[in-house]
Amino acid sequence: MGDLSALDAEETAFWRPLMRIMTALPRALEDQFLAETGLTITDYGVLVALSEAPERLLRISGLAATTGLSLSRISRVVDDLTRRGLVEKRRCAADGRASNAVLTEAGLARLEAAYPSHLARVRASVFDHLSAEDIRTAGPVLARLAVALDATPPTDDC
Amino acid sequence: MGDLSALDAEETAFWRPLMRIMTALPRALEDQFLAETGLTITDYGVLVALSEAPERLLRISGLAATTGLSLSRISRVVDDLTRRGLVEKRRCAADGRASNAVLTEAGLARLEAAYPSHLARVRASVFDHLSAEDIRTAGPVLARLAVALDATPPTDDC
DNA sequence: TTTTACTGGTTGCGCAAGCAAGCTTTGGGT
DNA sequence: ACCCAAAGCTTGCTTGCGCAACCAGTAAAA
Repeated sequence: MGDLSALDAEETAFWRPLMRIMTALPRALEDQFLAETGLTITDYGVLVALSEAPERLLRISGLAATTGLSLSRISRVVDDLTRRGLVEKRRCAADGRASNAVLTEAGLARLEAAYPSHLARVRASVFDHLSAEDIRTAGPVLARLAVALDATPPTDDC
Repeated sequence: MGDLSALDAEETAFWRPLMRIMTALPRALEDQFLAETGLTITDYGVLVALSEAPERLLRISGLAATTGLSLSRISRVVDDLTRRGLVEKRRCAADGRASNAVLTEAGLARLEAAYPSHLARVRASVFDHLSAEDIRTAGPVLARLAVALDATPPTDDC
């Protein structure tokens, strides 16, 4: 399970800001963006994931994996986006259990329309406060952490 | 409002992992910790904040500020912790509107009991995957970002 | 072929969190 | 002395989210 000694000064100086970012960033991003575009950050993430997929099509479970959300959440978000005409849900021909979500033209248009607003929020919240050097040095560290978190779920306990 | 050009490769390589961390880390931390200690990460944060305050006492609004949570959330969390005997709420003598939350002995004991579990989760989720070098280089960047996020709330729009 | 186990998704439910509107106490004006 | 604005919470309501239980289709065993 690793080392159980207390966090040292540098670890603390990494951990506390990270915690703070985790609570503060979502709020900083969400509100204005929703007001400006009618899309949740989550909605946006789903649309992005679809837009980048071949055929703009992805399995529901694939969406869950690429966005990092739970299956149940994705299921509901996709339902909602379907109701709003931004994605379409097609039962998979090859496997009757599975569904694919497809980005509609309206969805793509909406995504493109939202992009500037998203960009503005991200720059205002994050990149306007960091130097190129910051981004270059911290990026890989964040990437390692993200990969580890994705890989961890299979119980690491007992 | 800053630069509105699209994110470049390095910015993207910073941003996507960060998003991922924000969604995945809370879950990685929360569940086991709650099961092991009966405390939410939020509860824990409140207890920590109190334990570090002089007299182990903090205004409700001070707690909101130091934890980064909304006033309404803190209000309810403190109520809950009070009901559980881990903190005590005292109306402030000097100002009848204000309340102070004080960490009780039981609360301190609970906090100390929870510490090893918290430590284990944090190490397993985060530090076990990073080198000392990672932590040293990325820490300050995260700190800058956290500070900026705290400072931003006063409308940055229009 | 029928039963059994598994996989992919959906739904019921509960919890965390925030916003907005409320209440109470303060601290000025007048 | 009185009113009025603001400070400091609190409470009602809505929303995002995940888990656990569930249903439907598939694949494997008997």
